[in-house]
Amino acid sequence: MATIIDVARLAGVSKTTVSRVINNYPHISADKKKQVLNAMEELGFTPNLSARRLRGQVATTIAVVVPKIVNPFFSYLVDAIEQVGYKNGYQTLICQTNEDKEKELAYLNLLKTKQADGIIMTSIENDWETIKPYIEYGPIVLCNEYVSRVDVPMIRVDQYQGTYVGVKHLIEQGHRKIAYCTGGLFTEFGKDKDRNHGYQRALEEAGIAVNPNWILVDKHTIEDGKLVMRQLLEMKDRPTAVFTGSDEIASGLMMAAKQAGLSVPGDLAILGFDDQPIAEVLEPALSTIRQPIEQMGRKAGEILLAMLEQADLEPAVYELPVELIVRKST
Amino acid sequence: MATIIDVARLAGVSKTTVSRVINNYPHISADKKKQVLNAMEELGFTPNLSARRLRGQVATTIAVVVPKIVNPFFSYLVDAIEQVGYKNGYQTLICQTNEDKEKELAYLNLLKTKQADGIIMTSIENDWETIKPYIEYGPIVLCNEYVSRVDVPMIRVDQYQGTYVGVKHLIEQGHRKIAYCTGGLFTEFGKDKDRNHGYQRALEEAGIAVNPNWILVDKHTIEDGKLVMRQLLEMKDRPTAVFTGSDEIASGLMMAAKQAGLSVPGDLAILGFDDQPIAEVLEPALSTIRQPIEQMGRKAGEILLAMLEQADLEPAVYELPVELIVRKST
DNA sequence: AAACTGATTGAAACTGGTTTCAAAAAAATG
DNA sequence: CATTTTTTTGAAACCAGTTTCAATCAGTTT
Repeated sequence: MATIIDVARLAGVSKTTVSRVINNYPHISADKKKQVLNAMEELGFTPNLSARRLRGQVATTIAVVVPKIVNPFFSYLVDAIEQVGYKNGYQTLICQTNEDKEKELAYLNLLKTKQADGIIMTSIENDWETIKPYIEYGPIVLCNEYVSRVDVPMIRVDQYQGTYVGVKHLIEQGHRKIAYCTGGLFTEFGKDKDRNHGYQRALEEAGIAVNPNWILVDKHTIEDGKLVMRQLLEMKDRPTAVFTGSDEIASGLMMAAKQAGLSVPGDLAILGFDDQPIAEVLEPALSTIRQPIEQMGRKAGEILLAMLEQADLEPAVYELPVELIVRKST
Repeated sequence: MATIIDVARLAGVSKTTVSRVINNYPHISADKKKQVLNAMEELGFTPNLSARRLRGQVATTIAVVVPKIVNPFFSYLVDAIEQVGYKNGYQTLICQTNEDKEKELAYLNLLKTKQADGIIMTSIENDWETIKPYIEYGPIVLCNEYVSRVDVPMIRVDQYQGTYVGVKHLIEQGHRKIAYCTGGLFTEFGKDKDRNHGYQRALEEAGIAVNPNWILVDKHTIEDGKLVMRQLLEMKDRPTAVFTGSDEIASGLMMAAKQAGLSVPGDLAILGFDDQPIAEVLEPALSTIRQPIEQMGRKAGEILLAMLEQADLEPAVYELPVELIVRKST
């Protein structure tokens, strides 16, 4: 690999001058600039980013922490973030935690060692108290997942509202026995708490008591959805509608329901969350709560880049709207 | 951030000794080792990877080039690769080309500047002649996509066989009018050529002439599938079966077919490719050619890592089996 | 013509690690 | 006990850039 010294030698200047050309500093004679450019071209020179980082403390890399990239919700999020990054000359490092606390911390260390300038977290495994100290090493933006304290910018949808609207819709369809089946365990705050809150509130307003048997948490995949359906089938007192935390769970639920001879929405109404491509493909098409995934990713990327330009940006909460999409499954 | 010098000072040794402890070199007194370890702990020291890279020429990073991460085929591939990488202490850099030649080259430059030790390419946008020179800078492994010359290891499935078996299956179901609808444009070699070849061969063996109207290329998404269906509907002479290059295209096709009142497989048989989760969810469940995505990713990761350990590994072709999964759509 | 200004340039220091080299100390050998 | 070998250690060089600082140079201003 050609180094800056090779270029300097070939161009007959010092490496300082070459560095100035690379970084587009003013006050360089057009003459020398051209020589340097030619030399760079001739040698196929690409500056070594490790060296730049070491001195300059700039990584031009952002890291995106996701639980699982195979989950379309997160792959769309990563997609949007990556686009913003690339447009601004940043590389995107994809960090998959697989819901492992250790792994999450390992990825946070990228900040410490300046391998990433900033991190966008789309999920949180550790306590916020564990993660918070890392903001000292570089900007962190939360996107999708959030916490109660505003130590960092958060891009989120109103999960409470989403769930509330969804459950209310089910109630309006005449359902009184509504199961609730979502991802995270109940936490003290954040996404899952708000969802839970929305569910409870909608029931409460309609004067419906919560049946704890119908609350199923820690469900994520299509497979989980199938399992949940089996659980529901075994109940003496079965719900007539299910609010799910993702279109995947809803898909599994629907498959298993149909297999068991139940009609959707006749015997069981199913409501998804996210509005992924799969929602439209299902038969019957899935009613769902649409999250503006792309917008969220883009916003998160933009905020992070803004923070990198301007370190003192005040952290704020950016709330994007959710929307109930009624199709055929409710 | 604490540096190695801070640690050395606190432990009362030279930074050389600290470095030796970090890298687990022999010949260090248990005594000093302990002091260093304590100091590292106390300062929360994490070595700066840029510095290590700069000197050591090791990035402990692998890059994965994909056309689009939102395509589940690629996200599963990335997932498998990332797992192998993480287990071996490597970070995974996700590089999305969006089918842009420039972007692909930008990502190949990661090798040149030692930001990545090696690259796994799951798609190829530029000519192989353009890409090939980069192997000088670090190992490249092709996974999924391939080229005719064996300059680098290739992990692939027998695309010819997959398509051949699939089309033959359709013929065995009594179809004589079989459309072919897949991703890449016809290239001189590689995946798409072999698929095309398998299609032609299967028809030929059954004494069926190819109808060029029924050959549709450059289709990738669900949306593309819907569009194709519209095209098919407008034809006077319509195919009775479609072989598709991905489960997404097949999904779009199926949706539009049902919307148009066609029964699947009665009026139109549809065969997918990949066997993604969506295949099982569709109604009727999609018959498809299963690719061992996870295996492919894992193998690609392992080969790349092996090449990093042992630079002189002879490039070879690793062919994994495809399998016809017959469900309800054919 | 002397003094001042700003543009242009390069030498040297610096980033935070690893590696080389040599020396000192300890252990093993004859 | 002298000699050899092996451990243990640190100083200094090195990786490839960026940044600081000072010097040179040309053009103005007095």
